[in-house]
Amino acid sequence: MVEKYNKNNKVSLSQVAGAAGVSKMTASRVIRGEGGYSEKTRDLVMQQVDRLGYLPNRLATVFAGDKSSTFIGVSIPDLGNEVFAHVLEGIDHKLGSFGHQTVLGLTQHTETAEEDWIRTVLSWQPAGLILTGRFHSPRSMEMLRNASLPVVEIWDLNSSPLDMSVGINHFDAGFDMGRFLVGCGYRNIGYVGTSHDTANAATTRLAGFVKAVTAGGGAVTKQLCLHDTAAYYPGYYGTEQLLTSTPTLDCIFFQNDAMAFGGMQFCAGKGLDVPGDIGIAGWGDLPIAAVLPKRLTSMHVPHLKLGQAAAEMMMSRLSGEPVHPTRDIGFQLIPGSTVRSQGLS
Amino acid sequence: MVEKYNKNNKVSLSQVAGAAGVSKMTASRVIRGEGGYSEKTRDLVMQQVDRLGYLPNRLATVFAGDKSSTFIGVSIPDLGNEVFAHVLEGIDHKLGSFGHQTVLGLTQHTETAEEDWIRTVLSWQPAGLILTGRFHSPRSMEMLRNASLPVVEIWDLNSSPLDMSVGINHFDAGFDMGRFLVGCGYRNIGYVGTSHDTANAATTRLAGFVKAVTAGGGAVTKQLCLHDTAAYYPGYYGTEQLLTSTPTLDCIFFQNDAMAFGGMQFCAGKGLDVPGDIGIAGWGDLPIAAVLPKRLTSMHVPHLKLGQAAAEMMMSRLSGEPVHPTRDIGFQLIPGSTVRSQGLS
DNA sequence: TCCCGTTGAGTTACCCGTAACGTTCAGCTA
DNA sequence: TAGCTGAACGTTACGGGTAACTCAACGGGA
Repeated sequence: MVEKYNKNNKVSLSQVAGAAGVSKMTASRVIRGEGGYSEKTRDLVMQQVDRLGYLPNRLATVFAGDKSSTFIGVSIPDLGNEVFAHVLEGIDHKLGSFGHQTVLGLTQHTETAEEDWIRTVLSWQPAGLILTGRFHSPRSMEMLRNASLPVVEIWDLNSSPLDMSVGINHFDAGFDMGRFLVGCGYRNIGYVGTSHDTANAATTRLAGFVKAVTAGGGAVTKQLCLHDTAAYYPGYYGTEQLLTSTPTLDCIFFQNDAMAFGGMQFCAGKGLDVPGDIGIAGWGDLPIAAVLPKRLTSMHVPHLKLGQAAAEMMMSRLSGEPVHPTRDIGFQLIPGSTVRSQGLS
Repeated sequence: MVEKYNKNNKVSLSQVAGAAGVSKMTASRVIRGEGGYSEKTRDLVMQQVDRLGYLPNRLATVFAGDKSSTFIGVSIPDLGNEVFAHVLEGIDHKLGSFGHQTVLGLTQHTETAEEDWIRTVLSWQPAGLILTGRFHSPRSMEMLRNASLPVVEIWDLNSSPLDMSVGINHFDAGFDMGRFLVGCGYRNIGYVGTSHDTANAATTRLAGFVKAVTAGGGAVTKQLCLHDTAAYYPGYYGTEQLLTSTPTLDCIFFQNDAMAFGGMQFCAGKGLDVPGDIGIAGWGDLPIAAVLPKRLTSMHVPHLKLGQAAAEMMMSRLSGEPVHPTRDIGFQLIPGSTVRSQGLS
């Protein structure tokens, strides 16, 4: 809490009322356009509003009316990952169009940072929270239950959410990719990811992936889990590590497209042909995947739509409409041309 | 404003006080750790805080103490542009470490969206605002003056800011790039950008660029201004448009690295050698620029540091420390290898 | 002319904390 | 043992706005 930069400089309702020669209540009614006043009175009040540059104090409104605010707390792991930037953009636009505001929290993929942020943001009486991921610390869970406000868990679809959830089933998405790569004839596959990404979604994905590969008679020979962000350069040096330790791999699955692109650059630098010498698959279908010389094999997830859906569920809940507590936003495999054609194995 | 999802479910200070058998004021003192109570009392109160899951209501605190909140409004043009995502990340981390919260506003590069957002966010009594860009609508300016709170304008260094400014001089940055490219022997240069990017910074950059090129005896023959986001694909098709209409260009300067990369992909697809047939220069030194097979010629701007500096200036101002109103965060030209070597012209 | 409904506008209480001030009482001094 | 002191705790008022109620004036119908 900080001393006001320039206190007493704010115009209050009673100042407006005083200047207009009416009571606070009348001024309030006029400003809210609630009716119950004459045109003459309205003009008097609005004239003073303009003259004094009155801006309503919404804190007081929330306070007075036992309402909740129009804040929606949104926790995002990090913005270095393009995926979450898009999700956040989708959320903020949709919330904005409903007159709500995003209070951001970057959690660095840690439950403790999320917990601290939840505690703080709850103390500001938000209308609801949108949280990335479905794993939260016990204390976070307790606070959320106590606060009993709408919560949307996004990204990783939670079939038994705290309140609501929207996202995709990462296990299934990983499984589909695994089955696809096995179908392309790959049997000796590597994985490069990070310990971030709200770790659990990527981990779940990997689990589904491994299951499908194994079931198809292949093996995920080597899994690399970097302590870094899921971006280009980690993809580059991760690939280097992977191929140095296990040069026999016939395919690499990356945590996302940015990393996959880094991996492709490493391969290109080493003179490895993709997909001739090694197959490459990414995840997320980021914009970059579409302008590469070869279409990157990836998994499309509608990020912007996911964010919008989360905001929509929140708004529906707040307006009292019935909301289905879970929504699967779906994914779509992009075969691309950075892996061998299916059936040519 | 929305009815509380589950009203009256919040534990208030007086409930805690009641349960602990002390007065509100005593409970308040204990919870703030302000002193003036016995250990016995403290234990009694804290026990009830834990039992009831009390969370202080900061709205009431702000209200009672005539303080401002710990909200900092942050307006960002869009998050599709990686640059601003990084800036935002820098801001939010730094603010968070000072116990402040980011209230996000995505303005879509329009002054009206910014104005609406300012009006709304001011009504929540923020402690300060961080705005991208130095151009604001007249009404925005008026509101900001009336509110008399700390404002940091970022990105485009404003030598006579509303209050404070941190960023770089885009004209100079553009000029340096222009001089560099002319020095490499390029005389017939094209530009691909968008009408976004808080339009004015990119425009200013371009102006400096054109000036340097012209001064060096070259010409910026064709300027393309797309109505799209400054991303890969617009860079790709923008280059296509540019080279179709003006195939004689010897170099292209892009609004940012993402667009430059799209342009390089187009050239690669057309069998144009970079820099043999055409030079390519980007802007921003985004992570991707470092993993390309050829180091992209670019201009490094410390985005994360810029965000952090903005947050730091805000915090200093709020704690009453003297703050220099402007801060040039600097830039650095990355020669790269997507242009001919200097002097070999 | 009287009564009553309608409209416009004022009054009061309250939301949840905190600042400022008031009260109580244990413990010490003279 | 009266008198004083200061720690511990209580009481009151307040901030900006709104809900709910009250009140006054006015106009129309019987």
